Amino acid sequence: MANQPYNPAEVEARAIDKWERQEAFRAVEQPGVEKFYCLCMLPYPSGALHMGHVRNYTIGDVISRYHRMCGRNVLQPMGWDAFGLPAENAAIKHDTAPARWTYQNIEHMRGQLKRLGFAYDWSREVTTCRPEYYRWEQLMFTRLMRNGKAYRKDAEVNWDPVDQTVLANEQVVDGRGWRSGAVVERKSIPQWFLKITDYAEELLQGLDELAGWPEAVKTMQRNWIGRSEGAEFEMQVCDAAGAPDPGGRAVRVFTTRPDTSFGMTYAVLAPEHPLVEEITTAERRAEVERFVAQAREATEEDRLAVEGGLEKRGVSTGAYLFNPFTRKPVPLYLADYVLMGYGTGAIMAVPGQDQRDWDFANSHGLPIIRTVAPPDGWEGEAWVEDGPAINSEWLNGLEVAVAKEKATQWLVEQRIGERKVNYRLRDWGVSRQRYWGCPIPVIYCAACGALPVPEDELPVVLPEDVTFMGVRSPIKADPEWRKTTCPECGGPAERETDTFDTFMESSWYYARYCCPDADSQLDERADYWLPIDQYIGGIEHAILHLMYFRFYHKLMRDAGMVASDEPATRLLCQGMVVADTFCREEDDGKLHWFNPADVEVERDAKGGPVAAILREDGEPVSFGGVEKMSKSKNNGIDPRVLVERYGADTVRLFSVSDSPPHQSLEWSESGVEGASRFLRRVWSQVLAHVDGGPCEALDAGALDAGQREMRRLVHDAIAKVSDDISRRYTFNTAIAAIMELTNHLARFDDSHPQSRAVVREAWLAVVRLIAPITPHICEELWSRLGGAGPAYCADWPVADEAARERQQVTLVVQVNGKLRARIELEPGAGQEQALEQALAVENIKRHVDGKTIRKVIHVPDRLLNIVVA
RNA sequence: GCCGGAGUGGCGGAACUGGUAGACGCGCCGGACUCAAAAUCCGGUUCUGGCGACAGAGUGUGGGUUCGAGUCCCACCUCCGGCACCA
Repeated sequence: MANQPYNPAEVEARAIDKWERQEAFRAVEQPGVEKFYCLCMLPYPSGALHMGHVRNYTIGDVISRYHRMCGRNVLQPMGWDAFGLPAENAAIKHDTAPARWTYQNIEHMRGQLKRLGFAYDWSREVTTCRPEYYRWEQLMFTRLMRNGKAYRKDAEVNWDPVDQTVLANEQVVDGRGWRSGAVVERKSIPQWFLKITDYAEELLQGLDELAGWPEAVKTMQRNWIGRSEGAEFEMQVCDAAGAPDPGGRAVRVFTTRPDTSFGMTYAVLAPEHPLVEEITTAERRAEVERFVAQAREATEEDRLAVEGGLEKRGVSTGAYLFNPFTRKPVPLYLADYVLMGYGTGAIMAVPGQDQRDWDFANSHGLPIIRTVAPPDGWEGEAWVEDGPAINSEWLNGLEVAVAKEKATQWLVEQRIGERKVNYRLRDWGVSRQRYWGCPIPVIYCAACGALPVPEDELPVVLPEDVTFMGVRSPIKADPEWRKTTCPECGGPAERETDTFDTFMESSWYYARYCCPDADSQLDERADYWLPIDQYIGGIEHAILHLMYFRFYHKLMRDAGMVASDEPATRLLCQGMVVADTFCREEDDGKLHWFNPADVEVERDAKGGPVAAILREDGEPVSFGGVEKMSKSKNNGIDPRVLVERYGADTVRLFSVSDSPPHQSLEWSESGVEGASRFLRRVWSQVLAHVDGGPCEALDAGALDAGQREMRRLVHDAIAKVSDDISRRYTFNTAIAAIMELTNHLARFDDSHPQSRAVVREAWLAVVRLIAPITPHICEELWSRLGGAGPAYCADWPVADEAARERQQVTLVVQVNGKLRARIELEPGAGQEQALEQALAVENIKRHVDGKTIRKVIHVPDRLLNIVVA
């Protein structure tokens, strides 16, 4: 039987069948039992799994299987982020309907996930394009409309004038529509927004509590929210002599540096500012209008292209503002470096303390007054750091922070302005002019305006059986679908034909898993499982998805649906899967990329790579660097092929063995073979042990030194692997420790009966230690070893501290910090004894003799450093 | 420009709390088995000198703190990621 070869396909089919029969991963709420909710970001059903999915879901599966074995009540669900643009593209390409294509992909990918043995509770599967899912999101939206958290305003979109359709950013290639090739226009249309800015402060503060989130993600979110403290105040419009505007108009500005107000030498409005029209003087009008038109047409890229010390574009309005600090007028300009969407869309300009203002002042011949003294010898331009105030009357001599405070207080006392906090974060635009998304539940009535669809008429169902040509959304093209009656006045009305941003669906799916069949958006089961104990997904979601789902959680909390403030306590962002790229330049000068699976790498005697050749023709190819797996670089590896060739366990093992989860994983065929070799070795070693027949009970007190040492290694490994999986999340080092242990076991002489008992204990431990990573083979080996019950719910092994006690420890002996010898001692030996023993060693004597011992540093059981001179 | 992360053998990576640098895997070298090859098994593998015992050097660069630094501090270089006219 020991010769029975390891056949992954057979072993894995058997294990999967067992789990299904036993409904092994079905999660049931058990009040009083510690729960663990482990969630991986749900996939978009693009057609097939890629290695990134495999890695992501393996990480999640390892964590949840570990916690299950520790006795926790684990929920690990899976679902489909099923709405989205790719379905529309595929529908055109394959002449099918987006729904059909999506459902087919889901079928296929579900099969792939099952084949990989992920421990999901499939009874909780959620598919976001189903009305039974999105109806709740529609209901929530209508409630947000009623309480003012959802509102409508104009916003710009990319408009394809040929196809007469709105394009997503990804559909704009080099400024042209991807299908028509027409130059894309910017067009302002009314769209729906959610007031995420109402939660800016809470979203920011909440980050401090998320100890289990990566710093990188929290930093990105902090920057994205972009909180800045300052003051907002009003300045009267006046003429060059300071005479007030007869219309009494004023401009509000926001500044983070009210302390520098005495250095204001001009002010600027954004080109879109509503006052531009009114205050521009007659002689400046023509030029101002030209500038405004130019700014409106310029793409964002064009506007940004001027950045970085280049001349700032702008024009004078001919009007002036009255600086309340100096009681003098300053000229008012228009410039496109001031954005309408931030602050008040108007700024006071202080060239002495702001580099952009400095640049603008320079190119427009405006005066520069420093109001913070730069250090002696400073030869730069704007000084933005701390220092004493100068040229600032009653602020002179004060440091920046103090001056800021005093200036702000003055504004408040004078009733000119107030303290103000601004955020960079903008409200979330949720309208998409696409077909394949959740219909926005709104009705437009000529008499009554925009109204939420009444709750008893929900859901607004998206028709799935459509002919999709991709030019216009089928629901936009169908007047019948649009036609409805006004819920207020009963008159004729039209439905909204825009759909939600797909981030809407992914903002609350995690909560729906808790109660997928609930007759409301959520029920009381949500609070049993939430918050998510471990969330896992790609870093590319650091800002948008991870911000939106935190926001939506707070919306649900405020609607009384959940009790927690945050959706996930711990977050892990796994690294990308990367691979070598190989290419050749074709005759037309373009690069042709070859799949690493088709390339052979030649090495020198040391193993360093010297050349790469294409297997097919034996001709060389050039190495193009290590890149994220992608179609464009043709360096993707299909997990399907790997699973067929090596089995799911090998693929799972490799995908977490070569680097820690948060780092990128470098694909290597030989690495996969190494993983496979390891599993075959474990297989044959365990079978060989089982073949030796039953063995006697372990008597820990009766072991000889060698047996005790073997047993110590086993229990050390248990402790290390447990810590690596639960605390450190370094599965690579856990696997290394298991491999090390099996290497020791292979060399261990098990001819003595008690030795066999030690070995049996070891294998029972090893099989459980790798079970979260390679569950199928472990299921089989566990049962052959006679383990109790199925492996997936076997007790996680616990290290026996008594077995870990050492009889002897190795003490490193240094002389002047240089390693000179190692000595064996009993644990806990004192410095005197250690020193005596060390000085008896020949090599130590050589380095110490003839010198005076100045100092001895002793770290018990670790190190002895003898300092001589 | 600002903010984050990282630089360690031929390669991926270990070294968690300042205490044996290079665990584990890959690759490579040697051996066993074989008619042979593959597979498998055993041994070796940072560099330099030496038969060896050993000795010297070594974690991006240059300084520093310390009995002792991959780890801490200062300055710099390179790479990756995010944000980028946010007043």
